[in-house]
Amino acid sequence: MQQKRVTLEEIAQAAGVSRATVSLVVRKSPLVAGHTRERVEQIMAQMDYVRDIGAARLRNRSSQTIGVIVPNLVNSFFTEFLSGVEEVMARDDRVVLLANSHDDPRRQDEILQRFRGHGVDGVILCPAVGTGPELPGRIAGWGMPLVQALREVGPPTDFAGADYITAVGLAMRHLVEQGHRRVAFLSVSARTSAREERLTGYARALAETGVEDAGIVEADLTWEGAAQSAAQILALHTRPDAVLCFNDVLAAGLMAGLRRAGCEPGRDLAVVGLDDLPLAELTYPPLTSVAMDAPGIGRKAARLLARRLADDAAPPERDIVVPRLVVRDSSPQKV
Amino acid sequence: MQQKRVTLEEIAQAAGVSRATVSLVVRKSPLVAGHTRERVEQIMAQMDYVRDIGAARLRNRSSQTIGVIVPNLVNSFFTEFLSGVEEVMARDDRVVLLANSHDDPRRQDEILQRFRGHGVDGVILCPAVGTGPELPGRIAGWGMPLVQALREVGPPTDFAGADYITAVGLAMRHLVEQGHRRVAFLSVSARTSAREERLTGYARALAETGVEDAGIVEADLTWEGAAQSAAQILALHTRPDAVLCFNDVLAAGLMAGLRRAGCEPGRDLAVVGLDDLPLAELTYPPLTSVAMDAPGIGRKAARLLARRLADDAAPPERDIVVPRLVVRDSSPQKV
DNA sequence: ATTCGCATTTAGATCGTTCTAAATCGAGAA
DNA sequence: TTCTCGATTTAGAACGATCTAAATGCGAAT
Repeated sequence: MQQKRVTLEEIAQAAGVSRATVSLVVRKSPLVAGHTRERVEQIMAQMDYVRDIGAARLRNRSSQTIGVIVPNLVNSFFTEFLSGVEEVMARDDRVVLLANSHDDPRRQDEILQRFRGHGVDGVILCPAVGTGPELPGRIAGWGMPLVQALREVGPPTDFAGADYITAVGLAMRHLVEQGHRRVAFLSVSARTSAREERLTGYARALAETGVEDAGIVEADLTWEGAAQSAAQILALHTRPDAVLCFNDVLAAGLMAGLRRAGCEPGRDLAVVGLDDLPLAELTYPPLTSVAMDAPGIGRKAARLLARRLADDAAPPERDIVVPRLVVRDSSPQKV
Repeated sequence: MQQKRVTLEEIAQAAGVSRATVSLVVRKSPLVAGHTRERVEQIMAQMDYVRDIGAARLRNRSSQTIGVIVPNLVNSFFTEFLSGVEEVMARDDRVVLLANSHDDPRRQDEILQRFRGHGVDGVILCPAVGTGPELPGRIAGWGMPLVQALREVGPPTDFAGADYITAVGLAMRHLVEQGHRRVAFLSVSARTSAREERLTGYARALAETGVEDAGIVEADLTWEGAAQSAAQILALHTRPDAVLCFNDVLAAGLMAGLRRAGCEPGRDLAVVGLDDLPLAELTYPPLTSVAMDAPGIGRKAARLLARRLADDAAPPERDIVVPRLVVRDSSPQKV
């Protein structure tokens, strides 16, 4: 902003009223008389007045700005989540400060300080791997409303996420229906609540269905990591007839790795992903997955934060999307 | 921010100096004496002082905030671009306001007004489809530094993008080397500079290589759109032996559509994408594509804006990444 | 002792808004 | 005519920083 702004004062001058009155018009207060309002609004339009929200915040402590911290912008699950957040915030005329923690708690701290300096009204945080359980408390101590999303640390706060326990259950029951009896789980090494939840779901689903656990293999959360793990999967003591994957990226990588190893995914080994990212339709064979509605989670997180801003005394709330199985070709009926 | 802030005044009080001195310390001015600086810094740390950047901006007109407007958050090209921008901005201690225009010029206008209200230092804009050529001028009129990215409208401004003309040429020469002689182009319906550029590249490459133009087919910029266009491609008057696609998403969709229609991509018809998104490795067959380094473009855009903020009189600059061919299996040697 | 120059510190105005408390205006009641 | 009351409008002090211009302290030069 090099150009100098049109200010309330100038509008007031032009309209022959006081600054305070113009301010009331801007804020759509019912106090101003109809004719005054009209005249002032007209002049504001003419002079291209833009309210300075920063200056406003200085007085009324509301910046109409919220911060979002994600651990990565490559995995499309997070970007879809982000798009849901942005959508709701834009609708409420709020603005989104975006930052990427790269799953590093130190960077995450820096970002939080930066956000604090910018006076955000609140934060939606997907905690970085290794975030200590005291962080939500610290944030609360700053008087900064917080919603956790997708991952969770510390004592209960507002939280929007997905029910991966149910999701894994859906996937497992589907595999059973398709005739599979020995299932492996392709997990990740990074310790997050998201990982724990899926492993819990896996254990529970094994118990409920009586399926044989062929083993748990860990991979880096990348395409190559998963491709490389194909060999380990194939070398498991009890050779699985299906693999359930931490998410679609790993599933897609695994399928590529399997094919490289001479094992045709779908035909020789069923593969199921989680999240149902757009890429699930583009793999070959198209990937059976469990849809988590990432944008929906983003929208929920945004609404939770909006609610919290309206009422800071409300008890913490959890908003969880229900997963939906999407059957494609990577998990055909066993012959 | 419910809690009341620790202010300069309070720090000054505690340190027994004036507000002005503390301000100098905060801004790392060389004017303050070493011992004063130390004492003040220590007290700031103790009292958990956080500088209010909004208040600062009111005086010094620099918010350390920049806006980024992308037309969509689903296509990972844009999110990778975004991640590049965020990375550089975070390094410079700036904060990124993110908004999604959904390729709608009206929303784009609203966003710009919102950004204006928030006093952003500048904007990185990927113009929505249908953006009028006068927009950059209007933005300049507000005194808002602008960098266009990926797409471009109006008279020259700072611009960071990719050289799709060269990219298409690379792809075409590769196809020729692989023995293909009749090539079709799968384009999109939305009119953007990105589209024009690729079509220009296509025409130029045809002329340079003497390849036969099998025709141009338009599709929606979605996976399904491309899949549906497979039929049209196969029905072209001169049946192509290779298809060059607007981007990887279309290429992946096309491959799925071809397979549905009984035509094996790679074997029966070569397919080449543009952008080299991560998904190019996950399709089957893995997709030959031309890497555009989206995060790199984002970083360039961020640096252009930083430069512009430092010197608003500098002449407009263009920063273009050079494309790199990535050969995979979707474009094998013709037998 | 006085003056000068340099390094350091500071008072006070200012940025553009909102808030508080009080002023002003008309019209109907007394 | 004067008073009261609700409806409007307003002056002036915030908010938390930065800027300008001037003040202060101190050792060296005169």
